[in-house]
Amino acid sequence: MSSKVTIHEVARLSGVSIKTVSRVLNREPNVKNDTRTRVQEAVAALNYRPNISARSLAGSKAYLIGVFFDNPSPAYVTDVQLGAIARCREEGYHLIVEPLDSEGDVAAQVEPMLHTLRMDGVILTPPVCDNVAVLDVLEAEGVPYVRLSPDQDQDRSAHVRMDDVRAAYEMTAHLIGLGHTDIGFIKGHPEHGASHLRYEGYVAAMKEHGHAVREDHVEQGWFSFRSGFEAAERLLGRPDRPTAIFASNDDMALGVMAVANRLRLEVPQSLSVAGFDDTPGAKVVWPQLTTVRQPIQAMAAAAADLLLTGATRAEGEAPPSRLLDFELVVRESTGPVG
Amino acid sequence: MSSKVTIHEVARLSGVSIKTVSRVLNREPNVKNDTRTRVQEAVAALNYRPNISARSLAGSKAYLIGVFFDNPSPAYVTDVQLGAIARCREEGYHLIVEPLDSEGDVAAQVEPMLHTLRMDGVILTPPVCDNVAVLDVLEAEGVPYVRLSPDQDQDRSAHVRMDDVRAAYEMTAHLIGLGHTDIGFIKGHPEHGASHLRYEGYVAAMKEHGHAVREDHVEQGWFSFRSGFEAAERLLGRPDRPTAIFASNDDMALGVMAVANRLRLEVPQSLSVAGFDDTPGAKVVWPQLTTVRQPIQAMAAAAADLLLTGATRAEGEAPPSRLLDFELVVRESTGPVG
DNA sequence: GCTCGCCTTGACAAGGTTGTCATGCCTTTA
DNA sequence: TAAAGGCATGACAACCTTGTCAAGGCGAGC
Repeated sequence: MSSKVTIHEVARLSGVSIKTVSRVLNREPNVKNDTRTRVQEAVAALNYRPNISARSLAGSKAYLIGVFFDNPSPAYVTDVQLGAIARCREEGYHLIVEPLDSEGDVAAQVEPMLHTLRMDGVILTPPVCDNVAVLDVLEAEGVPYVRLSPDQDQDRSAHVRMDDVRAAYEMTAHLIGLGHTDIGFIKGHPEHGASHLRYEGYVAAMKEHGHAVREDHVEQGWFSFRSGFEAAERLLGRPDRPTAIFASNDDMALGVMAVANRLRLEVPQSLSVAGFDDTPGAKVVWPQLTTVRQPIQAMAAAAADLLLTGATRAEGEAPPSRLLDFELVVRESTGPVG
Repeated sequence: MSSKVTIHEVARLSGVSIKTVSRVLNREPNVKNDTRTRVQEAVAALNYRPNISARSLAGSKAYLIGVFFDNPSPAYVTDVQLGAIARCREEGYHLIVEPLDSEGDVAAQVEPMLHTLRMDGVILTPPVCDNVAVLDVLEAEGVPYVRLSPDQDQDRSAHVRMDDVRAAYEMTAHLIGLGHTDIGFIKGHPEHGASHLRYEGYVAAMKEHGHAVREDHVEQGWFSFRSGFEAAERLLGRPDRPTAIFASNDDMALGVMAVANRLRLEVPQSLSVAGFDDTPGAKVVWPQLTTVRQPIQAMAAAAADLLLTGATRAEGEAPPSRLLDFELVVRESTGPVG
């Protein structure tokens, strides 16, 4: 029970009013330098920390940033949290996590949260970031929000994303550079915007390098291991099979590797395999997976930054956004055409 | 900006004092039934939600539960959050996540958190749950906490855990039931308590079924893919290699599978492989891994429950604890001895 | 030397809820 | 019938900070 030090005791010790202490705490102007120093010393001496409840009750800030997610991968969620926290800590903010049940009425889950706990801002991850009902509620409640990799209606709000098209383009170019011309592609879940963007990048690279996109070398997947497995069975079952397969995410690429393993196709000698996302699983296969790394922590930190600097509130013009660089991670699953 | 409905408006609409509204909200006794109903109707009509900052400032509860973690797997962290949230929501509590940097001075990171944001309780995951400095700070600040799968000094606090010994026993018995007698074992990180417990279960099952524990069939690992890989290379490199390998966690088991794959040993025809934890990776290999599933979400929910019901504060006697059931997940990586 | 205006500071209210204590009514007991 | 006690409710203070507004001090310009 060491706590219970209030602003009054700091004020008494430093010989000023509580208001001046408040000013120092909030880095407000109009405090003489030596007054400021005196207060800071008292704060340190008493190990004083402002009470966040009193602060948010009296002022406008709650010192809380929310992260809403529903169901993307654990690795993604944790990275988002780590990235957001890193930035929030600098300003004394805390992170509140709110998993949403996308089966139910998501908006109805969000509304009470915002009502009770007045958050200063919310970070939305896919797929919640494209749930219009949630966006409506946030706007109705006047809570600023930033979307991570939004798919729909990007101009609606501040957002942070990565250039999926260019990443897929470069991965395809990497395979072409290794001598592959017949490159199979496994699309992702058709309702995820990233699916289309990645496919677009693949097509652009193929065309630009003068290779045809063969329809029978493009399969529909659903971002799951199983869908990748089945797509690979179809792709590799035919006599004129591709020499490389680029799957729209790692889980599906791992499905491809499993099929290759069953068919006794050596990777990468007989088949190159590329994924997307750099999930933990990418390093837990043999050979390790060539893939694209999204800078998820950096993206989340950027989102927190937009929130903390109030960059979301600009009216009239296009909402602020950040575009971050990806990283091509070349491991052992891709090699020269054999 | 739809909010701003306060307790006063509810009081006015239902014709009682704000104190009575407060009583209804907090399920306090001594309110006539029809008064209670009238208030509840007003609450519903106005869509009123108590302001959490004001509540925690005035009262003793903050309606916040913290989850401290440093570095276990993302899948584990997310499951803990989901489990804890599920229970917290029932009581209107929110979850605050605080990743800790275990490289730095962890206690110094924890102290300010508790000071500013007065949490009602904290859930500690391994390995933070065994950091004595953190426990000291929590106790000094008077914040109740529950540890998940603590390793050291279990009597120090409330905790929730799973029976690792029995789980390892049953997995070993499962292999023995398939006809295996030469069962290799890969130990986990020697500083994790679970390592010893799992080994203990393995030894007990072997002895009880009349099989010798051959020292050259037991290897030291570190819970990592690589350490499992290397241990498997040693185990499978010798002429009298075991017919089954039980690794203390999934990552190491995946390392074993990779070696088997390289040596062209069919799993499970020529080698059975068992893991522990049921991480996502267990389903992303071919064949899928037989393993033990920890009921992580249920454990976290139990921890939250201990916190919310105040079961942690009992003085004098042993702190409350819960022991949850594991689940043996038999997939395709284990089979009859060939 | 005086006025004006900026810088610095403080007194006080406000923010929405819970805790304490007092009050009045109704029921039980002697 | 009177006293005692329990139940239902309300008035008001308290929680700790920030926002508003007023006031004092001091230097610059005339």
